[in-house]
Amino acid sequence: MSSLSPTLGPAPIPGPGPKRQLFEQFADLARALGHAHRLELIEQLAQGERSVEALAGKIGQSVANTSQHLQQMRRAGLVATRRDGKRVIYRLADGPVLEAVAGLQKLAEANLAEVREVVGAYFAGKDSMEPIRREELAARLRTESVTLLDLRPEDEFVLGHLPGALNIPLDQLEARLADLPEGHEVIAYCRGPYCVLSFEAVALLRARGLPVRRLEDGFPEWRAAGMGVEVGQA
Amino acid sequence: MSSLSPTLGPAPIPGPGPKRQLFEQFADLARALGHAHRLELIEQLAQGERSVEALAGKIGQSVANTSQHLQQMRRAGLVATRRDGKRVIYRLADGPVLEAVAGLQKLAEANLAEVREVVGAYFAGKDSMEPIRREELAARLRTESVTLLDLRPEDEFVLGHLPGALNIPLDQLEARLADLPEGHEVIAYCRGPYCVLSFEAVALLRARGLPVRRLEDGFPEWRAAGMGVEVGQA
DNA sequence: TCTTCATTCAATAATTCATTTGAATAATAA
DNA sequence: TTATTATTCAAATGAATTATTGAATGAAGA
Repeated sequence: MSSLSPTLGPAPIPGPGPKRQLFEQFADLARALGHAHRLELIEQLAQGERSVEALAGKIGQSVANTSQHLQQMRRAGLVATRRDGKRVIYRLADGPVLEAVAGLQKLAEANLAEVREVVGAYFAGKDSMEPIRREELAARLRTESVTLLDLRPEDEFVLGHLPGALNIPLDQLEARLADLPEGHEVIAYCRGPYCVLSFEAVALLRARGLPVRRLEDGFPEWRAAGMGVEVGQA
Repeated sequence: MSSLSPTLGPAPIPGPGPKRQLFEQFADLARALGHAHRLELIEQLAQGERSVEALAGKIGQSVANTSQHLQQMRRAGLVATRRDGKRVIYRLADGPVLEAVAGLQKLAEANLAEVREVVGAYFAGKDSMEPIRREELAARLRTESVTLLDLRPEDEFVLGHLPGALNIPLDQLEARLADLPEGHEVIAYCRGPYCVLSFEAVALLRARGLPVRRLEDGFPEWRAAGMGVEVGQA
């Protein structure tokens, strides 16, 4: 027991104290992020707003279960809703939700061997797989011609995508290889830095000998950076 | 139900899939942050390494309970241990633990009215209470003379503090007002951006008419920024 | 060796969480 | 109005989490 006085001194605090209160709030938020389904819902909502049923389909859960998780996140202030006819449309809240999730993900990648393994399993040759950064991509889009490849399902692509991107959902990639213009480097992206679609696409295309790199993060980060978005056009 | 094919198409995924695996890992991390006691332990460990008993005293919990929470965080990779004689000394893990917590806190402040209220309750006059930033403080320390006031308990101060800081634990502040040199602005800091010690100190000193501002964050952030630390000297 | 001390483990009771089921609500269309 | 559809609510289940107690380690000193 080191020094008693500062700890047990004249400040044993009456109620919970503002300090405990703050920590409780922070902890509540962390718990709201503490379920795989909810993180997956956040990833989905980062692509664009969605109805409960659409989200349930996306994460492969029942509508009731999805609704409960969404409500839990709404209580925590992570998402917001509006009504559209008989649907309730959920969207990400205004605050830095994705930044907080990104903080978690960075920490996980730094500290958890398991995460590095899963991510590492998608790397072929460290050097050539170095992802391209947003700014670098933006610069190259102005001067060179590169093929921007969006691997997300069509319905997510329609909600918004990088300007000029070609949409080939991952599960159609092998069949539609011919759609990729030749002679350009391909830049693959999807939902975010840990979205596996682009990892798998890079692996597939590199196995075919095509020059391809991954964008370091995905569509939501691009949009959040205010770098221009194209909507619609299936 | 919007478009079926991309969702239910040829990729229903066999096992949990690497995606679900990653989300589970991220969620585990979030849950590890999802308890007020654990966040408080992280705040403590951000000041410096500590034994289980010392930490238990700091957060006002039993040793057994504290040990369990610490082990949970160790499993999640948030903290690490070393043995020192018959003690086990816990410390923060190397990764960006504090950044992840800061992400949570920013989100809470942006999205949760309750947090803004608690924080706001410590503000007197918005303008004059604007906290001072690390870089600005560093610059002023080089040219002007300001009084750096560290409000943490002595034992935390001893583990490390800003160079030249004066340590007056909050509960002694009223009695030791005379120790503050006159004529200089006072910059108050403590454990981090949401540590209430400096908020309360600012309120108290301003009530006495003293020129005082809060450092925007605390000692751990200063140290993490590599801005120079002084150790020892009670 | 035996004792002491710091920490961890094991067992527990109380609480909270995740999921399913079926009913209730709210908006729309017939 | 009635029927339909999307979402939410309520109740119930099993699983996981938290805190408490007392016993079990494991290192240090007598």
